[in-house]
Amino acid sequence: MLKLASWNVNSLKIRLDQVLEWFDSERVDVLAMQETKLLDENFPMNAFIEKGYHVVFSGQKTYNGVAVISRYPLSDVLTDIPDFNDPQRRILVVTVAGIRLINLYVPNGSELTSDKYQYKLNWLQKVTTFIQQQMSIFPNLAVVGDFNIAPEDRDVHDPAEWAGSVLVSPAEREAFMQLLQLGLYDSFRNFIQDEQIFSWWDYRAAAFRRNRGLRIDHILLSKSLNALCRQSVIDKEPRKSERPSDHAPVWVELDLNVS
DNA sequence: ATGGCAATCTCTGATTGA
Repeated sequence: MLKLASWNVNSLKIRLDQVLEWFDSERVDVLAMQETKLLDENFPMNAFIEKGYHVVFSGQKTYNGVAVISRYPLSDVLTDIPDFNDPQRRILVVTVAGIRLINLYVPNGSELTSDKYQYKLNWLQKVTTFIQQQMSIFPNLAVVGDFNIAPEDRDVHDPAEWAGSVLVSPAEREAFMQLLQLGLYDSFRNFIQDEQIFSWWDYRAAAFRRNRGLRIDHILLSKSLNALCRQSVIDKEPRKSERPSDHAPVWVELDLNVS
């Protein structure tokens, strides 16, 4: 079994000890992180290397930043969408354990009238083309990360309250559907899940305690990998800890033998 | 309708997130 996870850590500097503790105690094999918010020169690579883990990262100051840590070697790294000039560090692509892993921190979009929303839609279009190209090369492919899209109303605690906002707009949901139409599967929906399961809760207004959340962190799997998916889980426990990230980690278990 | 909380770099308040 291979346990593959994704977590928006909202500053790896603040969350380093929590990440290490969770990675170890949950016996995660591969963890894709978003919002590390660290320049590469400040990335705490020794904290992972001294434990024997493999690590790659693509960071920037204050905002964004993505990384992957793994018990297995990481190779064939990409840090940009080809033919798309973007200074923001939002994608990290690696090959690990025979899987092409695409780690995304999709832009938030701010609000529907914002330039950032247009940037988000354009970014999604560019990354979709890239993923399509990667899928033609790598049958075992996973697209994971903070998508900043709640795909359906059941992924939103109060759809009426959220109507007209980013994360739930028709254009964003259409972009998400286009990823599925490439032949990717939303692994969470492979299984019967409880209702009102989310991966993000606002820090404000006791949103976590009231379970006022959204499911915006996803693990999408190609058909051959999805056939090996035995579990897809959102782990709320780290969100309960002191000084938590506002996102919960998500993980899948894949019935793969890795040497 | 608004603000609420957290992280960052410091323009010690403004900006961003979702």
